[in-house]
Amino acid sequence: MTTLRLMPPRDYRLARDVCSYGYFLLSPNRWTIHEHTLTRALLLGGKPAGVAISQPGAEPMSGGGTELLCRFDRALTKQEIADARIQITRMLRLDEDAAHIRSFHRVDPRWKKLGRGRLFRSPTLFEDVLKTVTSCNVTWPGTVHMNRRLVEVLGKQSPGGLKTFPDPKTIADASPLLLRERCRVGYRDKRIVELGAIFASGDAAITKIEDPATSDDDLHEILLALPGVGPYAAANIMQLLGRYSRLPLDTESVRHGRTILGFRGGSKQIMLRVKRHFEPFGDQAFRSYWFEMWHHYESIHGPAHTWDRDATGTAFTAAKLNAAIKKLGEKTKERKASQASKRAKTAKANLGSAGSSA
DNA sequence: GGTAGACCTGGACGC
DNA sequence: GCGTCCAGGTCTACC
Repeated sequence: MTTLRLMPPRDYRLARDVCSYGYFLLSPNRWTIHEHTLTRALLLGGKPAGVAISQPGAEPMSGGGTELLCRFDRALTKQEIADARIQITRMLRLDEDAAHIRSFHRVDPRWKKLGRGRLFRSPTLFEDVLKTVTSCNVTWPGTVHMNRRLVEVLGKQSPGGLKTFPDPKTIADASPLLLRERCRVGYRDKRIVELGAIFASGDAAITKIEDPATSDDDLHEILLALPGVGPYAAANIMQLLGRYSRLPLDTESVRHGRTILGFRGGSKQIMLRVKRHFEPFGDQAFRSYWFEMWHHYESIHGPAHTWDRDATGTAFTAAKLNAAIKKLGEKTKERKASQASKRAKTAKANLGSAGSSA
């Protein structure tokens, strides 16, 4: 058994920074709400290894950033340790240091006190792309179910019994029928197989996606050319790559625009208004937008680090969210709408002074 | 360039 | 328990 110790940025809080984006609730990820531990399997050099990541002594939302303990369910080679380090760093966004987060807080100071800034993602780009595609045109429980089935049917099992997210080649070699019938991905079957083939082939476009030198516009075009990726998915994959200038606008954006920002009109009009509302946040627009929504979810369901994966699957349906929002009442809505307008103006002013360091 | 309709699945709801 | 309706973003055909 190997134990890897990682020193995260000094403001890092595992519970807060893992439970910051919905993917922490998707298989193979499992957050244990009592132990504050993230458990999953990683594919290291083609071989599965289970890992449990914890941060002993850390408070969920405050206190000093302490060492991360990564306990594997088998012994790792030197090369596998190096690979694990890369994947965990990507997943937890350990590469976004305290100065990086501060540059976001200068643009949107609302999240400074909570320290919000990092968004959980997957250990690989491929998993992020597939998770995004399985979140399109489906309600949240459907996304939860598809990811669970993909892992159960096509994942590789670690010595400790944990299964990995399927790798590109496994997906490329799978039949669309198997994906449809056993993983319940529906009409996405062929697109998912095509994505597997593109990633497995080492296509030049994939290299450009992760290249920081690729401009946001070029990246957006490359992503739109991927099967199953439209404007929403492209913008979402961009934020997962640390490009926060675009908003993945969907029905949640419309709900947020209507209920929190107090916008009126048809869905298209509201999406446009939400986009314009966050434009003053510039290349931090997504984080401002996301943490505003996330904060709202937490006001309904409690702190994200207390959400149970299985219960959340059914709690996050449109009907239940709408009911909960209604319950929260008009009062909050009016107060926040007025605050939101003030904030956008402040952000516009702050962006001028912080933009160069962001 | 813009728009309508098909694509699937699972939750919600009525009976 | 069963049938029906609805939510959800992308893709393709058509104007």
